[in-house]
Amino acid sequence: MAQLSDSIERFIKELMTEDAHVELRRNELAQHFGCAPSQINYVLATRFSLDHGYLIESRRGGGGYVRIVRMQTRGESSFLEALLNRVGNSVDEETANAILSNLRERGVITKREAALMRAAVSRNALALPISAKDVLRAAVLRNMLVQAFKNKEEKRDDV
Amino acid sequence: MAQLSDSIERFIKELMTEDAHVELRRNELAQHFGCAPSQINYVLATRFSLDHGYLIESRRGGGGYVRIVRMQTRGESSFLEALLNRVGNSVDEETANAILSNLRERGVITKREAALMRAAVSRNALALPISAKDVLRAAVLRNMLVQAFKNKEEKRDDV
DNA sequence: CTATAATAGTCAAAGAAGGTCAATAGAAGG
DNA sequence: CCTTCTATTGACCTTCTTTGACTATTATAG
Repeated sequence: MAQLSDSIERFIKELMTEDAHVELRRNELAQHFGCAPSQINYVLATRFSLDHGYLIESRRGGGGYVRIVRMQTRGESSFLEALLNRVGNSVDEETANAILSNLRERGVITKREAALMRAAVSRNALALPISAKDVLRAAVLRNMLVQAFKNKEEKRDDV
Repeated sequence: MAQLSDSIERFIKELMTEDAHVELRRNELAQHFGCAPSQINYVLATRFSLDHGYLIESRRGGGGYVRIVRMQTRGESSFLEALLNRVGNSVDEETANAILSNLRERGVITKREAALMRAAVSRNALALPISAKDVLRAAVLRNMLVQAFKNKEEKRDDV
């Protein structure tokens, strides 16, 4: 079975193609997938985090719900700024990847570009003592982010 | 006994005659050949390395897999090899940039991609003692080169 | 108000892969 | 034979997923 989590992720994204937010019952969804309710939380935590560009709101008790909101970016430059801020002086691989998939989903970068950027900041590329890795990753990522946004508009003379 | 490793190698190549990539379960394959799972890693390391024109990707945990990707055609892959060789363990910014413009001219990477890659290996991104910079730059660049060549053909499902 | 039912959240443990590395065993030459 | 290179195995490690027990919050019936 190819990943319950992946199916749930796809299912939710499916629901969000129209609207930028969905509201669901955690238990219902779990039931639908025949899994533990906490599985839903796992999916939300690993695929719909803030870094992935989503916001989770929820409420317990009778009539409770879980709302997933795709965050809106107001203005490219402030989005870039927010990202740079988030990255800061040190960032782990997981967060970096989350940011990249977010940019990819938003169409800021292509799939290929995302793959290149991932390659650049992967554990693998940054062959250094672990603590230094995160610092270096941040520097590299920041540089690439700026670049990605800079070229955003001049797409046409590509190739 | 004609080398377990050889059989496994043939088996995998068999699977790859159609498609340029396969995905398999390490444990399953090991079971099929009645050997230790790590044997699979040995085969991959010795017969499906980059030098042999293959790329390995994998994932652990539930639903894990090992994906083997055949890189470009003979000519191209040896071009990649040559580049990787040229980069080696250490490369200065100028050389890196030269390589990138060359790839750009040949249409291996787009203008945008070149810019991103330049950003990743720039002096600026690699904030470290100068001697270490070149080493790091080489590692990052190598990783990105492999990535760039890997995706060369699958341009169509881009965005 | 208060108790209860209906929700959702947390966290740690178990499960399900794959990775590494060093020790051992075999083959191929010299 | 002896050495050296290649294969094989197994013990131990890391990563990702799934579940379950326990906790927290909220609405509603008494």
